[in-house]
Order: sequence, then structure tokens, then C-alpha cells
Amino acid sequence: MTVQLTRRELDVMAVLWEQRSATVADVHAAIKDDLAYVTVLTVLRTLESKGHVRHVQEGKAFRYFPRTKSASAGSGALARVLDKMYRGSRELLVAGLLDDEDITEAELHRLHKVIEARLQEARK
Amino acid sequence: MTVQLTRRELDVMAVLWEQRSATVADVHAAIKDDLAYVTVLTVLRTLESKGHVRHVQEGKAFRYFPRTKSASAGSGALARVLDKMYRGSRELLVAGLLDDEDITEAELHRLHKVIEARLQEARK
DNA sequence: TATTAACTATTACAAAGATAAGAGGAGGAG
DNA sequence: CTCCTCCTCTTATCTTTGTAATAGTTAATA
Repeated sequence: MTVQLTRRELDVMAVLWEQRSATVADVHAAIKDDLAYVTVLTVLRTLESKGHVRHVQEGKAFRYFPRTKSASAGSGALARVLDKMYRGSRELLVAGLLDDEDITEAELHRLHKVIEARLQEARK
Repeated sequence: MTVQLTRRELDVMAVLWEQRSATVADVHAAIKDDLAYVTVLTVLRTLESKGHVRHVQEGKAFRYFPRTKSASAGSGALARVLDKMYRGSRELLVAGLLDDEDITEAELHRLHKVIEARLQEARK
């Protein structure tokens, strides 16, 4: 039962993950597309009904918190991309990920390290 | 103008990418969920109207071919995942990708090489 | 305490997505 | 030739998404 978020839901969750928590107004302000305030609220309520966020009262406003971790949603999405678009090949996926002119050498080094760390672990 | 496929469209495209081309019946057979034949046809027609596939007559059936490459769709999807779920951090994303017990050491080595190759290129 | 400003709740509606029933056509079997 | 089978086409229904107007509520304020 993988986490499956819609486009908008994802936009909203991204804000919550980024800011750790946010009021409706915060989310509204953070989203580029100029949505109505209530629209954001509606999305938050859907997310809440699906269990992805919770809220507490704060003054007269609601403050929302993510309950689903970005990593969970991420791994679900990644698994799907990996399976459907790269036929399960992590190499192909990573190659695709690196297919961007402006990745710095520094970043590539960091990626290198991530893999090495994982290799260590695998050897145990 | 990123490629944006729906869940079902993706299922169908995955079959076409895998098999290079396929008839409606082929796709129908390849998809796990037990859909009606026409349902698959409908999805293919939507995909065609969006320009993601084309078809030729083959006997009395149609044979469909992908026009959108899996890499294009993949990079679009990856960019979205990267941005929204990993705050643009490729390291986090890759870490997430490696967060699976049964990745073999061999595969990790291959990934290692992918990065190295890209490093070479970056140094030029 | 009466008003206002800032929120949330309710309700609605259009567009997109998912699925499929039923009609129609064409090729092959008898 | 006629019938059956295997396709596609047309059309339709139901659900989910996306967006928002309007109504109601509460806390502060004048």
C-alpha cells in the first residue's frame, strides 16, 4: 500500500516537509500558483482524511503537521519510477539523474561517497 | 513542458517500452490488473491523442509503438520527485534509492562506476 | 457590546481519469 | 454465402481532482 499523492497534494506536502509545520496561510503563501485560500484548505483536509497530515489549533488558525515522512512518499515514488521507466535498473535511473549539465564536481563526489558508504554496509 | 503520465497510462507505456511494440491484446495480457479489453484500448487512444504512441494496422488489429522515450518520461518524473520529496538533493534521493536490503554488491559497484564515468566527463 | 478581520466549514461544479457496455466491421470457417 | 469470432469505435457512467464561492465562527478591538 504505497503512498500515492496527487499533484497538488504533493505541492502542499512539500511545503510541510520543508517548513516542518505550517498554517493554511503559510502553505498558501508558499505555493507559487495563485490559488484561493480555501483551495489550499481543501487540499489539506483531504490530506488529513487520508492520514497524511494532522493539525492543532493555534489561536484561531490551524497548524498542520506532516504525518507521512517525505522519505516514505519518496521511496514509493522512486520505486514506481524505477520499475516503470527504468525497468528496475538503478543504473539507468542514476544515469538519468546525472543527465544534467550543471551538476557540480563536488556534488558528484558526494554521490560517490553515498555509494561507498552503502558498499561498506553491504560488505558486513 | 514535462511529460506527465497518469497511473494507468504509465502502466501501458511500460509495456510498450518493455516490448518495443505491442497490440492491444498484448498490453491487455501484460497488465496485471484484470481490465476489460476496451479499457486498455481507450487508454492507448488517449495516449495516441497526446502523442505518446502511434499505431499501424496489423491484420485486423492495431500495433502500437511508443513515441515518447522512457528516458524523457523518466527524467520528468525524477525531476519532480527530486524537487518535491528530496528538496533537490540528489544525495538524499540516491540514499533513498539504496535503502533496500537486497541490493547486491555487484549492483553497487555498477552504480559506483556510473558516477565515476560522469565524474570523468565533468572534469573535461 | 457591537463590529470587524481572519479563519474554517459547507457545498458545488467542472475537468480529468478510469472503466466498460454495446454497436459495428472484417476475416476466416464451414 | 452465412455465421462466428475477434477487433475497433462510440458512447456513457462513475470517481477523483482541482478549484472556489458563500456561509458561519471566533477572537480581538473599538
